[in-house]
Amino acid sequence: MVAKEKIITRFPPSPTGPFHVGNARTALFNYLFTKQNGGKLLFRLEDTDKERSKKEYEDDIINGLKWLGIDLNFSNMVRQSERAEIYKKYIQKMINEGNAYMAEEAHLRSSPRPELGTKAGQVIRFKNPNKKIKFNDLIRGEIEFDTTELKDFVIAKSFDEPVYHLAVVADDFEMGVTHIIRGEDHISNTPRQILIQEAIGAPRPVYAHLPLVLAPDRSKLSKRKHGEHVSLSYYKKLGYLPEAMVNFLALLGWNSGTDQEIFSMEELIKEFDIKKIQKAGAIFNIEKLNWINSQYIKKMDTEKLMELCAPYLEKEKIKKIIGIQKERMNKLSDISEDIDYFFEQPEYEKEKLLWKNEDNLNKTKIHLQKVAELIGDKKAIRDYAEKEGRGNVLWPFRMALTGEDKSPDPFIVAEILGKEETIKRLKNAIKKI
RNA sequence: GGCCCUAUCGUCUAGCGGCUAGGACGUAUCCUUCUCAAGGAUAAAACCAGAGUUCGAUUCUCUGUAGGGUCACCA
Repeated sequence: MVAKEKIITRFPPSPTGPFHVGNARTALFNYLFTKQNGGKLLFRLEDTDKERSKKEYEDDIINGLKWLGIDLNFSNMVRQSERAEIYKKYIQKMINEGNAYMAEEAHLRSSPRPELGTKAGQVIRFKNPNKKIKFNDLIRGEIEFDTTELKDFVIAKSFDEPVYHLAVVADDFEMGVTHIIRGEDHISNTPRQILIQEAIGAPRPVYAHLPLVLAPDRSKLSKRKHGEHVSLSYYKKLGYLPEAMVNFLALLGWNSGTDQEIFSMEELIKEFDIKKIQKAGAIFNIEKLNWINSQYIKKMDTEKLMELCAPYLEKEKIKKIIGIQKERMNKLSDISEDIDYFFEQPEYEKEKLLWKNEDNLNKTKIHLQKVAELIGDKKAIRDYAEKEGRGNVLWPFRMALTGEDKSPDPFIVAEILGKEETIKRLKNAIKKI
């Protein structure tokens, strides 16, 4: 597909929350579409909501985009909060031409604000021509709205405080945006924005509304309902690879029409077809993500994988083990001697569980059962051992955990293994008997 | 509730009037294997409903139903 005129798209997130996976997909689709058409993708921060916009979210979005390999030329990013003059110009123009007017609404004002051009309690409303707006959506075809129900909606809180619709339209116009690819939740905003476009004399861009990314219950993935599962960074933290995430996201609502499931970014840029995008919402299916990710892991160079896995290795556990083993080491390589039981179930004969002069496994069994019950209460176990004979209790306890004649004491080993694993091993020993 | 969007296996989807309705994830079984995972094979699993149009509808039209989105001085 070769465009006669240069295609200009944009990705305008609002830094009012962590980078959302649905938003990441929107960015990806914009990127793929723009790249394959040799166009330009603009990055704009919609931070007109001063209360909710945060620097940390801004960073989260930018880092997420970079992580995915979506390069948006961040040094050229635009902030709406720094463009008040531009919006003011349009507000003025619309008022002058009778397309907007100032209205009194003091009763709706939640908190007093400084004078900003309008008098306190005043707001700027769009003069709705109350007509039908029909637009063509690249994905859905023709959509028609009657704008009457929109009433005279607010376009600015004051001359210096535009509201979303005005800012978006003004920016897209100023920046020469030709294609708007965004989430389906914006469909109902479109007629309002077209009305503003017509009022300021801006050309209408091509629209493409993407189906939503849904939660397993088919509702829109939202921070409120679904917590961290909406955040791209959550998946990054869990160790999903960016290539796999891109691959997965691309397949949510789009497919090549072939049996191919694994796509690199380059392949996606080549194969992507905005017309083949699905109309219905798609559930974010973690099982499929897992599978795709596993495919990338299997293909990855082991050396590289080792590097990536390092942060997930149990540093704390290893540290504890070293702390204990250093008392027994002569040289560094000794660290690897006889510590397998820290990582896996030990193997040993059940007779090993018998303490020196003891010859009754049934008694040992009772001791182990008691210890299993008391796990977590070190003092209680000690008291019990004191009563029954230390060796009678502690030796099988330790053997159950390590399978070794020599090792650190069972309490230390139990602590490193964790309660769950400790109990599991005790039960194993009991079963052996 | 108004307006708008949507509707093929549990999930992601192919299909663009005539197909045994295909693939992938997941699930089950079998093979391989010391175990697990991987891999291989097989299986179960879908056209929301009802009217039209048509020789013929999953496919086109309408209605219903269901789900979703949106109804801010948030974006």
